[in-house]
Amino acid sequence: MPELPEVEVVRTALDKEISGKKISEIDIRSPRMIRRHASKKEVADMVTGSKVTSVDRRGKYLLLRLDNDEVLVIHLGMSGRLERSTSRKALDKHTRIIIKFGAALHIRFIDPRTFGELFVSQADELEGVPELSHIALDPLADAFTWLSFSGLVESRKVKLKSLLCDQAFVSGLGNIYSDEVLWTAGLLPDRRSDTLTAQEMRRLYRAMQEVLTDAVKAGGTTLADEAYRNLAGEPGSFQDQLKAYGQEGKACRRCRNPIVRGRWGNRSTYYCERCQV
DNA sequence: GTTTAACCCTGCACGC
DNA sequence: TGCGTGCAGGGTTAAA
Repeated sequence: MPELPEVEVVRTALDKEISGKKISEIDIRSPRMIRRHASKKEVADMVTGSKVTSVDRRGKYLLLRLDNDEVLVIHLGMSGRLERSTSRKALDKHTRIIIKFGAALHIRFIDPRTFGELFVSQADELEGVPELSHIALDPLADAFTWLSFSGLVESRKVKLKSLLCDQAFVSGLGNIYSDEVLWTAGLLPDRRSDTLTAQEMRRLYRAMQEVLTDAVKAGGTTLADEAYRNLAGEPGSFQDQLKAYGQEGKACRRCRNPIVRGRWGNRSTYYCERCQV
């Protein structure tokens, strides 16, 4: 399930690979992936023949900016990945969309569960797009300061797990990294945000930046049953550094108490009952 | 304002 | 072996 670190790793590689190149064709094999649009032709007309000027990221969304002032937006959903390829390589059966830059460079959007999405928006209308309009500051951005963070935390009265996964509060975290951030900060997932001391809030802020930065450096997380790969098809290695997520029954690396698995809505959440408070 | 559950979808593990 | 069931989860939405 790609979260901020995985999307950032893909963004960096994609920017290097396709910036300055012209889209020769877009092959939409699964119309479900462009559900915001009426037809494949509508998407093709907006992007074909345009040059990519840069690749940005907004939360978990990739933004391919084009020289015709359109932006091609991609969300990888739960099981989606982008793969650098060519016209000669055999297709994965879950290849949903192929963005072609001539025969020698294809970017394939592969997504078994089809929770991913691709749509096109005019650059000046991007802020008003429902998927993007509510997305909060990026925790790795310079503007994400301690002051802005603490003010936001104090204004809410929700469980920390919900807060960290709320894209309108802070963008890019999902189930894996919210568990890792909470373990690192020593705070329980169901601890209420309005009960944190200044010191705990500071720990949470630091943990968020530390975990996400380390995960980007490690190339993201590739779990055994998950599809995440970088643009070259290689897995990340942050799964070797996970302290909480998926570690049920294993000794906590801080206090040796077994990590437990709880429920958060209809999802799992992993934590240490002893050293997270 | 907050919480909970359902929905979208497919592959896989498991039990019978 | 083959079938049915449950689970996994990001984001959105509706209901409580």
